[in-house]
Amino acid sequence: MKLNQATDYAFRMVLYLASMPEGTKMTGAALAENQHIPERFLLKIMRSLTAAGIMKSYRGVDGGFALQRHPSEITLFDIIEAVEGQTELQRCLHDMSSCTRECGGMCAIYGAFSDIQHQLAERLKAINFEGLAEQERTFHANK
Amino acid sequence: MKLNQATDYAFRMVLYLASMPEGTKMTGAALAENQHIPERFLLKIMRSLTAAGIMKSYRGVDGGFALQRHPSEITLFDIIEAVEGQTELQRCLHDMSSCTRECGGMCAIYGAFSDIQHQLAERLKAINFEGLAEQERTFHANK
DNA sequence: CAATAATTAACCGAAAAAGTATAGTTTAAT
DNA sequence: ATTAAACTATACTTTTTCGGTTAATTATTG
Repeated sequence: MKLNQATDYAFRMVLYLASMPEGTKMTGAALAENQHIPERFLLKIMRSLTAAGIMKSYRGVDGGFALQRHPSEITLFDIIEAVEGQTELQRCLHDMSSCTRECGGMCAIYGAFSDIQHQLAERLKAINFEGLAEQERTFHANK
Repeated sequence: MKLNQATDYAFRMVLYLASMPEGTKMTGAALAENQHIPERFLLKIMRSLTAAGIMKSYRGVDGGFALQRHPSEITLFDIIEAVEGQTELQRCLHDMSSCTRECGGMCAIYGAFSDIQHQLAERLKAINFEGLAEQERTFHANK
């Protein structure tokens, strides 16, 4: 039931840029070093984030990455969806045919997880990176 | 972020016994056939459930498995914990040293997931198998 | 003792996760 | 135009987890 490592890296990447002045652009290498993420792997994750419209990439000399949207418009849910493809806990919520229990969807477990899943998604959508960056600042102020 | 197959099988196994008259005892083979679960794999999952005090096992002739507690005392959370060991979404919630972002726990992401995790756990603990079995019955009544 | 059924521990193949490599493209600056 | 700095695309390798199986063992009933 864990998120992958790539997703956690993506959280950090976005959080860091969200903590910088708006529009800050950084190279993959710099961000990787700063956040202790393997550089090539970071680049790979970046592709998912740019494809999802979360990051913007600049090629060539003086290229790098910047946030494509305002941090307040990027949620935890967005990142998970971009990196993992979907956010479901139970496989049958995502793909009914994955279940071998021939119940035709008349399943109390399915029902329970539909609810839980929905609430979880709402919670994840309620948390955006403007808020997270703000919190991060207060941590650093108290250090 | 998915639960694994074993956990889903465990849900079914417990739900089925919870739907039967209290104290019903069944062999692994019978339960496996009934719920379309590979038999040997079911047996393996059963060990986690018995170790967790959810199932009771009887060896030898006329042996089998039965629920060890009343269905109302078995929750979704219990099953996940028994089969997967822990229910955390973020690895750092379970093992702080798993994070390479040297922030000493002063992390907005960590904070956000602590909350979400806690709420998720509460939701999972709120759903027990007496209720699920009840729901299952109404499905069958309407069929 | 014989038959039955769970237990234990080891094992295995496949798939997914995590990370790396290589060969391009694009771009700014010289 | 060249060059060097950066991302892109694809493909590859390695490690871990998942899903499941085997085989020998132990416990129970009759």
